[in-house]
Amino acid sequence: MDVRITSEDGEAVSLRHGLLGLLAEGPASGYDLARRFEEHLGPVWPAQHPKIYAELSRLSDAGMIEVDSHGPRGRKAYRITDAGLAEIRRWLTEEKVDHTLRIESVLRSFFFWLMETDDLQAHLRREQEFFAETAAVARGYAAAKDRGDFGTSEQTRSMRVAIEAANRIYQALADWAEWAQTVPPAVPAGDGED
Amino acid sequence: MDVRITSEDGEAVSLRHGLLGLLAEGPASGYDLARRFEEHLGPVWPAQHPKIYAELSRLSDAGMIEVDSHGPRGRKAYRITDAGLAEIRRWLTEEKVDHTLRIESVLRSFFFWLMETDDLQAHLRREQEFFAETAAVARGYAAAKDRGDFGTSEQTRSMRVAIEAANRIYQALADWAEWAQTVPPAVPAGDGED
DNA sequence: ACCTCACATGTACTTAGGGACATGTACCTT
DNA sequence: AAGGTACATGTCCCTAAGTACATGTGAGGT
Repeated sequence: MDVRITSEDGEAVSLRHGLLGLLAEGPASGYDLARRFEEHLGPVWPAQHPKIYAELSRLSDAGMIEVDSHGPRGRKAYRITDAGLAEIRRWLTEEKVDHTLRIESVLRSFFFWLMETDDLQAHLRREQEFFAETAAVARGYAAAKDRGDFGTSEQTRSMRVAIEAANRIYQALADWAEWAQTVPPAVPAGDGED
Repeated sequence: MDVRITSEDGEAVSLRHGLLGLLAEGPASGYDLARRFEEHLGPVWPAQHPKIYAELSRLSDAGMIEVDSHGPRGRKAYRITDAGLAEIRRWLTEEKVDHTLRIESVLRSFFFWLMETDDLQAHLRREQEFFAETAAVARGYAAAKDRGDFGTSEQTRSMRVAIEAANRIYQALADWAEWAQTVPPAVPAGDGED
């Protein structure tokens, strides 16, 4: 009897493990999890509520989680089981990391040569602004954590590490967008800088 | 008659535009495009050949591309049409950027508190090594470009910008993984650093 | 009493993504 | 002449993701 819930062979499927990980902190409903995904994991791992409810059913069927309590408006809180805890730990330590990135901003940059100079500069300014703002939000979270606003539990220490990643990535992208604005658009003659 | 090929409303679907962008540089076959995705766009936008061939059919049906030539082993090279060029330009300037990231390494970091200290340190060392190596590869490409190995066309200038993004992102992730190793695992008593 | 909003869960449908499978050809080496 | 490798294109099928739609409840304000 194989209780592993990775599709067929040993591949990733991280939403599933994201849910397990969040439930490892304590019981929560689909609604709670959808909000936590949106608020905290959203920037690095998007998930919509239909997918979350569907995954919760699957995890429940697989015995990884079970209903912990029924609340007010049909609310169903799930609790992680020992099997679920073992699975998230197995995933974290044994399953190899999928390093695939998927960054539309960078994909677009391959095709900047197709854009008018003015449009491109405007685009890069908007990008820089967006990334800088997002980095600032991350720094705000980091500062709040360092002030102790979220307590000092192990979970929030991990959260601090994740926030640091968001901060560094968005800052890197903001700096990149700024730098890109200084790259001259094209060399008119054989004579340019460099 | 609506020639726009975004699914229903005005949303992203970037593989399609990635193909259009590559074809804007000149005719290429599905096989060529699959390799270029793998080699160049792979790190920021993965695509497998079945998806590419399927998209080429759709783009062809939509009049965005057309068969340019037939080659040796059933090879079919496609050429971008004026409509296709207009579409990629429209996408670049009018369509708003999807800033969704999807970084499993960072998702995992939310759950580091579930890992044994030794496993976590080993994991972070591997992550640091991977990101540092990938950043080094990007730097190598950047240096080759700056030496003029790829010529000085507008396309390669855009490529240089994209490479710079890869370099900065991977370096940020490498630095992050290194930094994370210095974060003390847990506070045993109420007395720690911070 | 009514209204509105946040809470709460789900179904249905469509597209995107990715692995496995299938097929065949030109070229190059031995 | 045979065999291997890179070239080249595709189908099939299942899973993941994402949008729209549908439904209902409890709490708080007016």
